Amino acid sequence: MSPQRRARQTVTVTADLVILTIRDHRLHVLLVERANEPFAGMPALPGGFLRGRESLDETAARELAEETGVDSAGLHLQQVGVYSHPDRDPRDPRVITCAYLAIAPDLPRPTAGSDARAARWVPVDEAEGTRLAFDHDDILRDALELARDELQFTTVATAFCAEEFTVAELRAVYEAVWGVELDAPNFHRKVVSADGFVVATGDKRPTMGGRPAALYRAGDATRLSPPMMRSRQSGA
Amino acid sequence: MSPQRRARQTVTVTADLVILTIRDHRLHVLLVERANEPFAGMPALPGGFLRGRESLDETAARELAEETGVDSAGLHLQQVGVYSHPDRDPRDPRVITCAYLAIAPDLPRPTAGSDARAARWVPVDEAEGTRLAFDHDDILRDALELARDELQFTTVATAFCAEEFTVAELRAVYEAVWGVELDAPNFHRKVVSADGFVVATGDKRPTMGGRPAALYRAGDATRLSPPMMRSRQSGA
DNA sequence: AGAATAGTGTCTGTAAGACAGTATTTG
DNA sequence: CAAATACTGTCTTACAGACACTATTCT
Repeated sequence: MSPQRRARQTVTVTADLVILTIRDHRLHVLLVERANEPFAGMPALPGGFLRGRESLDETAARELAEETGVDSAGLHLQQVGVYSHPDRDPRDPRVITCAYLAIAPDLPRPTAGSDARAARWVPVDEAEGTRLAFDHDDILRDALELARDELQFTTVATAFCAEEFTVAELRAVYEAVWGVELDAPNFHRKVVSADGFVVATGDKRPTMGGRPAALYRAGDATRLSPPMMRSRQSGA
Repeated sequence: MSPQRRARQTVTVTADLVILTIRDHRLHVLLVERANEPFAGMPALPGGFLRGRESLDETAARELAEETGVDSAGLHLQQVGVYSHPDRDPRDPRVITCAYLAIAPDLPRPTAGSDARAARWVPVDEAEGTRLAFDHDDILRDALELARDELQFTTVATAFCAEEFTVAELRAVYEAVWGVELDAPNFHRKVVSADGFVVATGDKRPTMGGRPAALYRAGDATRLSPPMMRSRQSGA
């Protein structure tokens, strides 16, 4: 089947994106409908081929900007892993992919995308039950596991929020991603006392019939220590 | 320079290995001397090209077995990330690599390797000060950071040990990888009480003029909860 | 005033870290 | 017995989690 068993394979490479956001208090992932073969018409993760002199990180950033309509500079983007099973894509030469996890605040335009492909936000629990093109089910599962872990140990949760946010909004991120309810008083204390997690702007935002909430910006820290919510640690 | 700016790149792919072990109470990494251009004569991480119908995980496992002379089934192997900067390798077509972290117990034969290349164990603090071929400095740094993190939150430390080991040996792993001294009594209590981390075999191993140590085997758990050593969490 | 939301105080249990002390071996 | 190593007990402090309570707004 393949040219020579011991030959160096030449392959093409894609970057596929698991773009997560929170809409209406639920975690959503951006899915597109494939326009071309293979898997035409099937839901899939957005992504595209490595071009010219790009690095894969640049490919991912470009695709992210195209899909979300937002300059990727602000958005969180990180590798999930490489998927290289020989049968994952029927095309020849072989296609391997590097999956990226992207975290976006609730974006102004719902889907957008310069592409003609229909892109839509899908609640993750619904997406997890859907058959996706290629091995995108695996990728989605791994990316979600990564995201849930990272929330514990890093400050990425702020990437789901707008530039300025309230503690309640940050708490809603954790609740949506983990699918749990957190104790508001304890969460508040923990977030504001964690060094470098959030920085108060001094402003306040009025709430619907309640005391106005203080506004915060993301702090310098990337690692959260101690981690958030000890009880949730045994996962997977 | 490159064919067409918007064309799909075809590339070749390698798997490079950061193989760590502990020798003489110090963390070591396996380095080879490059036989061919580019970077001939320079120290580098072991690795090789994706062949035939392999997945990259299989490429990495094959290379690991070749380099260590050990069937990779027993050894811990995990992706670190993809390195795809267009100038990381001068060859054409472009070469991108997927880096793997491998953790091995102190192996019977020091270096071995069916390859003709000179392979040797280098203490990591020495290797970190050495200029390596390609972007292998970056890869080594990232892999070490990953390894140090994983020790906190997972049970991989047992992968550094032989099949049966004492608590003191496991503690030596943490001390070598983290470069710290740990309190022996507290470490002991924590390890044996962490669910699924280690399982007592019932046997004992005599020590040099001391009470014999109980022997353990690695347990089922992969995640460590709560994590090891709260104080060490702020890293990077 | 009452509802709603933000934020603080306080108590309890659990676990981390320090370190004293006990157990079991060799010489 | 002394030295060496393994392991256990206990004390202190810190923090997670529960939840009562105060603060500030809107209607």
